[in-house]
Amino acid sequence: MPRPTNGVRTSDAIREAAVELFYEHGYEATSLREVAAKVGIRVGSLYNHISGKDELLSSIMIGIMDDLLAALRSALREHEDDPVAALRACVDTHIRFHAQRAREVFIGNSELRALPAKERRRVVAKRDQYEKLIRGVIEGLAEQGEAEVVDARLQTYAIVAIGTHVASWYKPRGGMSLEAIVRTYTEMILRQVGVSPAATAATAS
Amino acid sequence: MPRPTNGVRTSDAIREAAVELFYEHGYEATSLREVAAKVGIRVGSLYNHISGKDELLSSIMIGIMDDLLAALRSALREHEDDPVAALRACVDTHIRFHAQRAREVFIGNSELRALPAKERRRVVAKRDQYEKLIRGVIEGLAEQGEAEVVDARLQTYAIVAIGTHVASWYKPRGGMSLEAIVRTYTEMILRQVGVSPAATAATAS
DNA sequence: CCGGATGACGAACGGCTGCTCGTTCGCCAT
DNA sequence: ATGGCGAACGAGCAGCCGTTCGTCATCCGG
Repeated sequence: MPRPTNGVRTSDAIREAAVELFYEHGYEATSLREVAAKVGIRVGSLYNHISGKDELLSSIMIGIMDDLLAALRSALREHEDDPVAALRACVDTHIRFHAQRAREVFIGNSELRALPAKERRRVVAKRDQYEKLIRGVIEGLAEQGEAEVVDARLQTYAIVAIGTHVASWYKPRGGMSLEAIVRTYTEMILRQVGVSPAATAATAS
Repeated sequence: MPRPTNGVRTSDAIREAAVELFYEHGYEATSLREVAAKVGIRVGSLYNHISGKDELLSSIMIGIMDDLLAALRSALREHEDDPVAALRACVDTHIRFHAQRAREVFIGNSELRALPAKERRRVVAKRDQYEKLIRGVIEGLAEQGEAEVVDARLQTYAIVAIGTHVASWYKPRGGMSLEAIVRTYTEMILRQVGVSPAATAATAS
């Protein structure tokens, strides 16, 4: 049945099927035949939409990193003059994104090895940019004397690590609401950088 | 050349080669021929020492979880009556272990998917036990009024996540000493649970 | 109403996979 | 001295892998 005229475009369906399967079994353990089966076509037909298995992974990983960067940039733009609010926005955006797009983020974090060197460098560069943004906020907070930061790099890593971890266990219908998770972790991070409770309460909206 | 009489037993060499390769390329992307080549034997000879690829992964993962549990239990045994010192010991042991045995720990965290269901359940059970130990310490701290814990489960997750993350970037010859990393993260975690600086200083040895 | 573009099909490819097995050979206890 | 045993060998198996390609049904602009 050529030209299915389904509601969804085949290339999107392929991408979604790949995300699902890469998340569940890993990139190396997923065959293109499985991807094709999930879409409802044969393996040869995939090549009308993708140029190879590598490129399928690359596009997923680069896409998720671009979205992640865009989300953080957009969130920070609203709090350029308030460092505490900016850090709040960082943690909020970071955890929310990692929970809501857990599967893609998980792939982005775990399949770096499988990427060809050239694409890997691109993804790593984006990740470094992302971390640099968070670190900038933390350093700004320290410079203005609003926080006692022990080590900005390790502090950034802690935030990143918590997001990655959330992506590995959060389920929308799980016992804990996303709002509660975000609220708790935000408070924990603010304590960690030594923001006074007064400042915390003052900037809470 | 049978009976090589090298200093190392062949089974240990196989295990070490497998850890190296699983860490670098992932379990699925590593062939037994690569493992054998690293050991310096042919693929068929592997089967004199292992019963299959599955079992090779299982033994690595179960081994690392047993060691991790043992390390934490041993550390906690020395601080049964001092909750703050116990939490310090948790963070210290956790991060130190994750840095020093980064490759095995990384495999333990990332290759759960590849494990047969039965073995996977065993490993997950051990991980749950481990998290329960940490969580117990945190809850004890809260009960004694020595800390203001927002959420013991998320607090435990944060500690776990930081260790996992350290395992992914720590290099012994890197810019930051293990001692500094452990010291910084310990302080950050103590702040996070709201332990007063006085209590922190008092129990520092 | 027709001709080109689109995209699914299915067979085929070379290569690699985990694994098996009969064979050989040196070490060690007897 | 010799027999058994541990262990390496290497050929080979069936099966799956990513990828290619010629074929053909359908759709759409003219």
